[in-house]
Amino acid sequence: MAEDVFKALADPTRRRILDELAERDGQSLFEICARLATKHGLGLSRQAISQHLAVLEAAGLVRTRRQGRYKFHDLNTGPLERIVTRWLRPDVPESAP
Amino acid sequence: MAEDVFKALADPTRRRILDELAERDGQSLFEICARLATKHGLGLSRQAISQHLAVLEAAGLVRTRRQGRYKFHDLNTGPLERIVTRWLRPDVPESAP
DNA sequence: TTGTCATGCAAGTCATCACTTGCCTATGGT
DNA sequence: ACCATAGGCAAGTGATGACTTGCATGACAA
Repeated sequence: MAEDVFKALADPTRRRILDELAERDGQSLFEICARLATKHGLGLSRQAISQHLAVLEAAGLVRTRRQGRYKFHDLNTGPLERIVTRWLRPDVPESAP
Repeated sequence: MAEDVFKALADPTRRRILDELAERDGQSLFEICARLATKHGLGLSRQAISQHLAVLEAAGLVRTRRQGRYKFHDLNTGPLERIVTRWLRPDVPESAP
């Protein structure tokens, strides 16, 4: 649902997480925590990131795959491509001859 | 700022307003109120819509022009085109040969 | 099995946001 | 001048959301 996508993108921390996954796919929860802390100076608890990831997954922006006791997260840009074209002109330039 | 754009898009009512302006540019506050009420069944107060329009204008998604005692609102899709490309591949397909 | 590491669930707190109500300003018609 | 119309400002309320703390679960190693 588009509603979930927009709400997921509303939070700056979640956008940072998407940035991180765009740079390196398949990170675990702790990896994301560490990189957000070191690179962006975000001092958030593990659960905070976990909840953000749950929101992103519910919106379809992040796909997860479990492997043993690890859970890897991958970015999924599918929903992103559809949401904004709603207000851009109905005739998309890509499909034009 | 991208922050303002995402926050502006987070609310369903504001997205409806953008829909309305995308369909017909240059509407006044009361026109938007009326059309939201009749077409979408939204029973919101005038101030509610006014505050939403202020948020949209602060985000650069809506441009306003005063004319007498009327204030007309126009959709501005500029910020929309930039925000999502952040996570789509750095190489934009439009510029590819 | 026992300990440890990676993650999940639940409740509680604090801030932000959407919406309302009431009053005020200003423009235009008569 | 008068009154109605279009819009703005401000404070207050209720709900949603971000974050924390504490405990529980499941997997791997010794």
